[in-house]
Amino acid sequence: MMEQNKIPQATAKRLPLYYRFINNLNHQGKKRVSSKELSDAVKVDSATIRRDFSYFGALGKKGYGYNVEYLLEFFRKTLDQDETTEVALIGVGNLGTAFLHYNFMKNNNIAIKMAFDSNPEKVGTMVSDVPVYHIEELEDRLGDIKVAILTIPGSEAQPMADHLVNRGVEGILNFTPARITVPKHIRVHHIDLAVELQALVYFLKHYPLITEDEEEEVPMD
Amino acid sequence: MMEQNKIPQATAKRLPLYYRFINNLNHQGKKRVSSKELSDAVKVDSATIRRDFSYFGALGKKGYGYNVEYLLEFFRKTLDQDETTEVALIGVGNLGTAFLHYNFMKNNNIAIKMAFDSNPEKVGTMVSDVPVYHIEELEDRLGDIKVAILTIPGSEAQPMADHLVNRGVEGILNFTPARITVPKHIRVHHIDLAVELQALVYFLKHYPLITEDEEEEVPMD
DNA sequence: ATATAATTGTGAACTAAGTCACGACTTATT
DNA sequence: AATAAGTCGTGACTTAGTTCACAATTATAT
Ligand SMILES: NC(=O)c1ccc[n+]([C@@H]2O[C@H](COP(=O)([O-])OP(=O)(O)OC[C@H]3O[C@@H](n4cnc5c(N)ncnc54)[C@H](O)[C@@H]3O)[C@@H](O)[C@H]2O)c1
Ligand SMILES: NC(=O)c1ccc[n+]([C@@H]2O[C@H](COP(=O)([O-])OP(=O)(O)OC[C@H]3O[C@@H](n4cnc5c(N)ncnc54)[C@H](O)[C@@H]3O)[C@@H](O)[C@H]2O)c1
Repeated sequence: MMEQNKIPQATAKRLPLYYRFINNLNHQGKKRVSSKELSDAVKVDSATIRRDFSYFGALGKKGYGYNVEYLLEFFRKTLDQDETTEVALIGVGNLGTAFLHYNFMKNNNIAIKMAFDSNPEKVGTMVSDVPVYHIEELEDRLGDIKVAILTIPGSEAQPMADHLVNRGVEGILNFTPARITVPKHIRVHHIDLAVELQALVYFLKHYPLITEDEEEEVPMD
Repeated sequence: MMEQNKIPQATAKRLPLYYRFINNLNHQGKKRVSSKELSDAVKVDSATIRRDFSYFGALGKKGYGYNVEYLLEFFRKTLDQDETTEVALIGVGNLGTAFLHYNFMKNNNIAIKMAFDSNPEKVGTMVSDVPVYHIEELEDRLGDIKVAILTIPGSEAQPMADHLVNRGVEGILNFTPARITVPKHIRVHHIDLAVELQALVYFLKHYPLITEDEEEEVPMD
């Protein structure tokens, strides 16, 4: 823990993306890849990719590129893909159910281990092999799970966050519109889908049109 | 419609968030608000909020703060909250269905007007009053909708994006893991939920705990 | 009236992220 | 062996975003 303290956050956020694409390349049987090729695939400037990788040392070879297998192995370790991360989901509604149906194991080695809801009709069911418990069982059931996905109504978000933190949760992926307050050592990522949509609309209307003379990038082969 | 071209993207992305909270304040009957109060609510530094607002001119009064009603009215116009933005959703699966059930009108004045799927079992149904058409009807049905939400398998994303662009779509909210290539004048926002989750896990393990002597909050996005 | 407290708007400083461009090295070709 | 082409890693630079800190202004208390 904490060995590489100096990696920029922007870089850290791109690592899972790189990992997935390197994984794809490996499955395609590709042995080497250049920052330029990777750039075309993930739509990140090739210099940025080289810079990102360089924070971890010299992963590539000049004039050659990167060895796919080596890169994959390296990121697998760096992203802790060996041990499965267990996650709990709070709120088995529309969004929560969608997440429960999704297989985060495949590429990410993350497993939603259990879900909680306050609605008695949902409690006791299984959704894609994930058991749904009553929210009052949180204390007893949560175990040492450190990450929670929050898909409950916004009004419930703050008290639930407090509760989760008391129970030992250290990371929360918050899909509610509420901006929750937590102790400093707890990490919260907000994903506000309505804001994302509205921001897209705003950009469309106010940041228009680079004229379309210029050609497009080449998709990955 | 493109008056203020120089607003930083980071600022633009916060506008919908500000708008929602100002709206809340107004509903609570609050008449004035300071950047400090707003800061506590949305978890954005108060100087950043003042800076953001200042790009639009002097919206507040020194020693007083901001008039809630005025601010609300201003952002309502700035974010084009008068005219409803119509959106199409492509792929009525787990995630798509969750979105169809959500009311983006309430705070955002955005309406998912129609949905498309290739699965005959879904075609012809209504999900939360939104009609689901066959994807082959896209040509005929789409009309002048300019924004699409993409919730189809990753393998379909690129061809579908091409198709949408040909049909006049200018903004795509892409939930698939595929990074799509589009002409320069088309705006794509990627929301990659698996990456978000994995990034959260990575941060938890590698960016530990600011100690008590350090006062700053952990960044939240 | 006057003093005190609150609060904006912004120049300046700072921090973070992204890009350029080139030397060093690898591989392929002739 | 020599040459050409490809590619990394990184110092220097550029751009974007955030925060500090304070004069100017407004509101409130005495
Ligand atoms: N669905 C979307 O597309 C969408 C879009 C933007 C934002 N959101 C936000 O995501 C969150 C979830 O949205 P949704 O559409 O899934 O809502 P939903 O109403 O379908 O689901 C909420 C679930 O949480 C459960 N719940 C309520 N209080 C609880 C509590 N105290 N403890 C445990 N469970 C509780 C409910 O029983 C329900 O099953 C909301 O905050 C919503 O604003 C959703
Ligand atoms: N569900 C999640 O939690 C989650 C998490 C991360 C990423 N994603 C991504 O989001 C996307 C959607 O996920 P999902 O879980 O809703 O998948 P899903 O399989 O439930 O839904 C996909 C839908 O798209 C339809 N479809 C397939 N090809 C189509 C085409 N050519 N035209 C129109 N419709 C077509 C299918 O019939 C289906 O209804 C996927 O790319 C997935 O990788 C989902």
